[in-house]
Amino acid sequence: MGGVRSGRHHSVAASGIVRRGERHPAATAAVARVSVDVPLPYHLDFPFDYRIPAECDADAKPGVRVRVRFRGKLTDGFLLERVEHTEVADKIKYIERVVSPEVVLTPEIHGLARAVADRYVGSLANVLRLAIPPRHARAEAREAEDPAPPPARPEAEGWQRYTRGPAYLDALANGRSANAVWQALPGEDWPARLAEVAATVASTGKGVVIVVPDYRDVNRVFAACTALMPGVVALQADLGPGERYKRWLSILRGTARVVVGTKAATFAPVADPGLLVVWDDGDSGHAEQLAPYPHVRDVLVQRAHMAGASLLVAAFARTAEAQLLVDTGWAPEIVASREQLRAAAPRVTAIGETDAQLARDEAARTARLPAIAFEAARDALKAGRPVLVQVPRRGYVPALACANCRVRAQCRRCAGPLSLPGGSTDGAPRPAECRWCGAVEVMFRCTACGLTPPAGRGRRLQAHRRGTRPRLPRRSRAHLRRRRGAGRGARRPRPRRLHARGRAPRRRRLRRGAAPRRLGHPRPRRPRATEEALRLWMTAAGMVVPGPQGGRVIVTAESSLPTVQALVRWDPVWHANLELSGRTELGFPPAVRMATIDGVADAVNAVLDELRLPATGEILGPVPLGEDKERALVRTSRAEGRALAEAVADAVRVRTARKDPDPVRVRMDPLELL
DNA sequence: TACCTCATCTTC
DNA sequence: AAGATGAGGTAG
Repeated sequence: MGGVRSGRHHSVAASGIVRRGERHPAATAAVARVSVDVPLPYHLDFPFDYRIPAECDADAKPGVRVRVRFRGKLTDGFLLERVEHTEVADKIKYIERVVSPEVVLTPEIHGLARAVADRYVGSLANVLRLAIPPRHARAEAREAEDPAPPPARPEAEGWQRYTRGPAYLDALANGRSANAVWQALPGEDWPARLAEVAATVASTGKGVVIVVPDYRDVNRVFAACTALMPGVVALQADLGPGERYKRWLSILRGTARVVVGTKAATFAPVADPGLLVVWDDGDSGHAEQLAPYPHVRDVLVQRAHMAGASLLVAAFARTAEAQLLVDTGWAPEIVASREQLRAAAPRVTAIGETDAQLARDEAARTARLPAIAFEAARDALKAGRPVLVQVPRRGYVPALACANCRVRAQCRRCAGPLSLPGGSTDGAPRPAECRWCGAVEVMFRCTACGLTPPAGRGRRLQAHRRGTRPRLPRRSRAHLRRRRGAGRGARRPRPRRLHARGRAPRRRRLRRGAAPRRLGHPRPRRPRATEEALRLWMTAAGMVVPGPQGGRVIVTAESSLPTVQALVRWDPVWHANLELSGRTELGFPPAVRMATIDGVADAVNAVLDELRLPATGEILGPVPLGEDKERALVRTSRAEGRALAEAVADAVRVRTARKDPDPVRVRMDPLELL
């Protein structure tokens, strides 16, 4: 037994500086609370106490990286705070060393990371990993440069086209907090506008963070910003570790005051942040792929709130989430007047399946670029104007449904949607494929009704209209079949209606009372499909020169679809309202706060049994997720969102502390619910 | 009695 | 999660 412990002395001898037995604690506040950087089970997400040796006293400031022995192994960690006393005096160990005196975790980012971890039911260590890049010693050794002087307040003529634009800039120039949701006019030079806003705030001596979806946007906004002021830094994911850390340090050390970057920049430690910007918040690039999957917009909302900074949510289109910020009074909107819009909007033509031109044009059905669009493109090229062609994804076909009960057909491996690779729902028998994982399904068996529908004449699988009820009244089903027959073989463009026929499912009233009742199975939906389509269209059409002499936009989609109307009329606000009321009706985020809990049936049910939900809490499901996994949805009102996160966290903690075997995965307000 | 396996417990 | 400890079985 004693022999195992002797391993300690070996490592001390190896470090060769001070014999551990001779260490003594710092004179004051000798207890460090440390967040260790190891993947820990959820119930261990709290700081561990370490003794600070006297020789580390000066360097051991809150926010520095430290090296500690945890579970017998050397690991990295962040020193969160120093205190006098510890509750675990019998087990406490000494900090091995302070990695460097650089304070990399500022109080602001620490608080933000804690809040994000709580909101998304994740561990602090996981969030810190997103917030603070890995250390690069050479970059750290370089001397800090002097901070750039604040620029002069820039001219911002471009903002006069928007009704509250000038007032907004005045507010920022006077250092007032001013949140806003801004819809850029089509053709807007939005990087220049964002640069003007950033320089206005920088002129007051405050810091700015601008988060954009990808590196191309980083480059554009960076160029626009550097044209107006010094002290701008770009942070992309594709920088090497050394360069990345160097730039990040220039922000930390106050050399740079304006940060332009992709989602990693959300946590950039700018000194005294005055303005936080997210461009095109509907772009899926803003959703973090790593646990606990925070979303840039939501993190910036939180950060603005905590830091007293202003938030700007900007895009051509508008998301339901941004609409909610407007509706709740959190952020006033900045939009152009109708006249300004008329002058700026490009000519948009919609050609649907039922449009005469396309219906007659057999080739246009199969080609991905219909003839009329082709002609427009040829004319434009002849006139020396650029052409952008955006086409539906290659091989795009509707998802499939069980021919018996019409529930969406799921991949048995990953629960993704099944579709036919060839592009038609009849014709040569080709096996269905999963659109997510690519698995081939030869013997479809329905997850809902359990039947393998008869092969041969009756198809087992048929085109699925998203949002249709599992069982429709006979008349509706007959109607659907006719419609399917008519549209057979046609390639459907991206915008799809949420409800094919009939009334939208009524929103269930959020329950009041104690024990949550389990409701029926939630049906798979993609509430963001139309929003995503409009966003892509508007972002593309936003590049088109307006006016009669300008460019043309051809959309090969049914002109009666609300999404298409929103594009033709260029009315993102109307569409966002529509989208938000749809989600409100369904009881989906952002109208409510929702958590998904995935795992094997027993595990999911164990967590659900442990859940102590607040008054508005509801449990939906669980539903099968393929591979003997299940998913439950849990929702509460937005007001009780924090309580929901706490309740889920408690339930998961109980489970991991008990060492129950099967893991569960929790996601808060996921982008795609199925 | 030396040496396995499996379950349970702790992590500052 | 993963290493440490302990109970209990078993080959020899």
